[in-house]
Amino acid sequence: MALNKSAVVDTALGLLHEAGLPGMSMRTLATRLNVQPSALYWHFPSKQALLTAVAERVLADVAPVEARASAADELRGVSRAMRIAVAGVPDGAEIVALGLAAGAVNPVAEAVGRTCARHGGGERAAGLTTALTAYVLGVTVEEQTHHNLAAVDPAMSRVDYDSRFDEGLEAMLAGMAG
Amino acid sequence: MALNKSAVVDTALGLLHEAGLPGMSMRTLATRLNVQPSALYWHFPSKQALLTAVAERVLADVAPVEARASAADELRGVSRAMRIAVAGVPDGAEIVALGLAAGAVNPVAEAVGRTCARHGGGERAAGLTTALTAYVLGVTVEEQTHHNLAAVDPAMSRVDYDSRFDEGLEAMLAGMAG
DNA sequence: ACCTGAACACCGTTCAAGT
DNA sequence: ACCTGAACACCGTTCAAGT
Repeated sequence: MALNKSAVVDTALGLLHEAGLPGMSMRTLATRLNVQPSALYWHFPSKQALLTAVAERVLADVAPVEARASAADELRGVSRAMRIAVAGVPDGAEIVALGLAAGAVNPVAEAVGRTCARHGGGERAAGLTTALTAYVLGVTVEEQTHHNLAAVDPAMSRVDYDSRFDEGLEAMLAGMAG
Repeated sequence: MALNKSAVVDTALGLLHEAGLPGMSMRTLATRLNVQPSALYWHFPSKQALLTAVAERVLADVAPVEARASAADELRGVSRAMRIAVAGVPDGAEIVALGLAAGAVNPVAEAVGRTCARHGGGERAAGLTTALTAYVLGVTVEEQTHHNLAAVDPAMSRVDYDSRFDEGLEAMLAGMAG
């Protein structure tokens, strides 16, 4: 049966979970799909386009956030939902950063928009979206880079990025939702 | 005369300004230094170690922030100083993110520490440092990725990251310094 | 101590040609 | 429409050998 974009993205995600971005070359991907590397270029114009499609799949997994009593609670919810989706796939932060730069729709933007509509302050939605998105990706890029380095050099000090993430998030939310 | 680390880092920065990270291969670097690629491995164990040294040089250029009347003013100052240093070199955000993950000292941490000492709230220094650092790198990684994509595909929409950065920063600072 | 020369094991991408 | 085969132009890294 013929290949299609969605099957390629599926296999790419599988490869990412097994070996991260360095293990996901066009060649390993083609091998896994029982196809020549050049076949992939009929479905995607470049590896970067393929990665953007992967990013969109990851972003589609960001859980929607239910309405809550305070704006801060909702903003904390979106941020954590995005972090969970992005941190769940190896090198996911780098891939999603690429996808957003390429123009993928940011689910945080819509969620923040709804929160501002519910709790007022709609004129701050853009700034809040930028702040939360960049924060989540910034922390998670560093975490996954650190993870990759530690895999090669076991002497590296470990860092608890989950609590670091929460600590930084609370510092941000302290006044944001006012 | 013999090569040394600092000359290699100088040349690497020059190459970055000319062609970004994709243009800075160990081979182009060696050619520019009139040396064989393998010669670089006497001075640095890997390209990643070299990039960490580049990151440290970039971070050393973060301008120190003078004392100001409010904590918010000082935090805005450090954030902007870091952004200027990092955005000043092509792909600088990605390189600095790698450097920090590898354990480079973060100048934001010291500056935030001094701000907290002056204006009180020392127990929040860690969260503030995480938030501001991840934010600056998150926005700037996206900006530089976007810039690289737009260079290849001129049809891409342009984004004003300077004002986006300021907008997000104000959203963060709104309550942080309270 | 510092570097060369040559190789190893890879990459992304293109493109004529096949079916 | 969808894919193969073969090539092009690169990578980072290693290591014996030179000086």
